[in-house]
Amino acid sequence: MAKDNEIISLKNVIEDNLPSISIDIAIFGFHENHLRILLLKNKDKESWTLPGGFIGKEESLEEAANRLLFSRTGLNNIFLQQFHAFGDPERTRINKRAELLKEQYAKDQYAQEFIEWVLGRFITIGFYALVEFTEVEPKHDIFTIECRWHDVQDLPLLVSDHQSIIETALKTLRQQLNYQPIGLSLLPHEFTMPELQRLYETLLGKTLDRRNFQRKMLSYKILERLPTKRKGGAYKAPYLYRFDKESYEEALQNGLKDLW
Amino acid sequence: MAKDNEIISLKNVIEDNLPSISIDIAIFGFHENHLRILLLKNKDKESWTLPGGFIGKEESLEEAANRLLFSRTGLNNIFLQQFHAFGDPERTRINKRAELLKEQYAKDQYAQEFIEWVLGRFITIGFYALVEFTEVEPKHDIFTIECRWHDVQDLPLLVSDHQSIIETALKTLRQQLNYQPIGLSLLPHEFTMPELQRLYETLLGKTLDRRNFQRKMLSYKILERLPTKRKGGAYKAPYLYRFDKESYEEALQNGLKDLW
DNA sequence: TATTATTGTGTCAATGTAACACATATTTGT
DNA sequence: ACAAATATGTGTTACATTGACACAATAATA
Repeated sequence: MAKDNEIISLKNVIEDNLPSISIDIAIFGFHENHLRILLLKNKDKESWTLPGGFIGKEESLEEAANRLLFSRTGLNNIFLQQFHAFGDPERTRINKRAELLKEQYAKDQYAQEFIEWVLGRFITIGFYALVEFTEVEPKHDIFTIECRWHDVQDLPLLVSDHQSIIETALKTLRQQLNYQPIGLSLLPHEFTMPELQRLYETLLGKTLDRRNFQRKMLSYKILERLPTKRKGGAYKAPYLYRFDKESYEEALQNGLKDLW
Repeated sequence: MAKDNEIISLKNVIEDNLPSISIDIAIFGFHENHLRILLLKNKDKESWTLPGGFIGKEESLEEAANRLLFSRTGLNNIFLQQFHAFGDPERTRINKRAELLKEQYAKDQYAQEFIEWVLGRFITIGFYALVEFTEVEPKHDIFTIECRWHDVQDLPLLVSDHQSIIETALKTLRQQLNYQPIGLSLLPHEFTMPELQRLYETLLGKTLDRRNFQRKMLSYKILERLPTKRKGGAYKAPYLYRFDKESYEEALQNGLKDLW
């Protein structure tokens, strides 16, 4: 690995970014009826980290978040929203973050300045993003060795307070189900009614009546039924639908009343 | 005024607080059927500022926000919640904030260091607080000359991006009406049904049917009707109610379904 | 070709909502 | 002191929405 280049990068990190503030992003995808989140594997090969980074000195929060989202997924123009600022003074001192970093750069004396900088107190702005699972090409960053999806029901060991950030993100996601285009962002362009229902059931953590669900979804007039059906699945072929993006966003202005 | 002490304070501000991050608080009260917000008058005697400040190096965001809220209102244990981080690089460079500060401290050469520090880029975490109007004793800080209530419908000239912070706070307040104890926090301990209705009408910006409003509010079982009535008002004396705090918070767990 | 699992559509009772009427209490005006 | 005025307390009704369920249609499966 190009260690020299990395150290140059580390020096730039300090010079180019705001101190004391970072961004972490909970990137959610939906696949095989499971809600997944994109995580980075640390160099200790044990613990994992949320995608994140720092804010350029002339960059807005949203610009920084979009840049970081792109560099992990290769995607642009994605649903991305900040949901909470995490500012406990102890937050970066827990779950062996310091030990991890020191070990990681033990051999590089030139990295000491960076270590000191990054081990100081940071307040992080939590964002959450909703992506179409199949479109993501996970890419890790220079601090990590792997980037892959994890079932939110079965999270690995996470550094710092990232576990708690994910929990807050999930809570926000559920709360905003009726106020943000969550179905539109997480599902592929075309999908079946049962697939949409599974998404809602997964997010809400409960089963819904198939017929009442369909009646309500259709009543919002945000779905367009296509003439095609999805064959090759299990038994009777379901119709395909897609969101009418305009009607969807319009309907969300007032919120979809009471989708369970 | 004790200018010497002030400069010592200014030096401490830099030493004691995190750089690049601040807190601003939209403190709302409800009085005479109007939603009000507490603002500070700048030394230019023209522009106004949101209550706010910086975060101590070992202080959490919530601790800092509570400390700042207390120092403007004299109140503790108040509903206080962060709602958004404002991070546009230009946000503190607009509405003559720099000119204002430089003018303000033009005569104090010792304040130059502080000016430089505070004119750098800041990301601010926006909080909103809900207080019982009559309990507040507004107190200004060392940067300002007055602290008083303003009708949110009739805001004065605000520095920086504070106008936009207030607008976002109001939007959040309306969205959270069914999910946070907003009535409980803004109204006095005992109140009448019409008073509660006015609060909702003001926040929602529309009139509600008196009889349907009462039926719905009572259906939540979060109100306790007192045997006393409020005499001396206009015509027939209305009953007094108070919130059953326990039931209220419990009901908010799932949200009050659809209060208009 | 019959079976089976899944989807499409419909029904009905129970519940919740919007719109409205009338009686009652207290202040107001004379 | 008394009638008028005005706001509050309570109730009714038509209508819309919801939850629970039944049955027919379709395509894979055996």
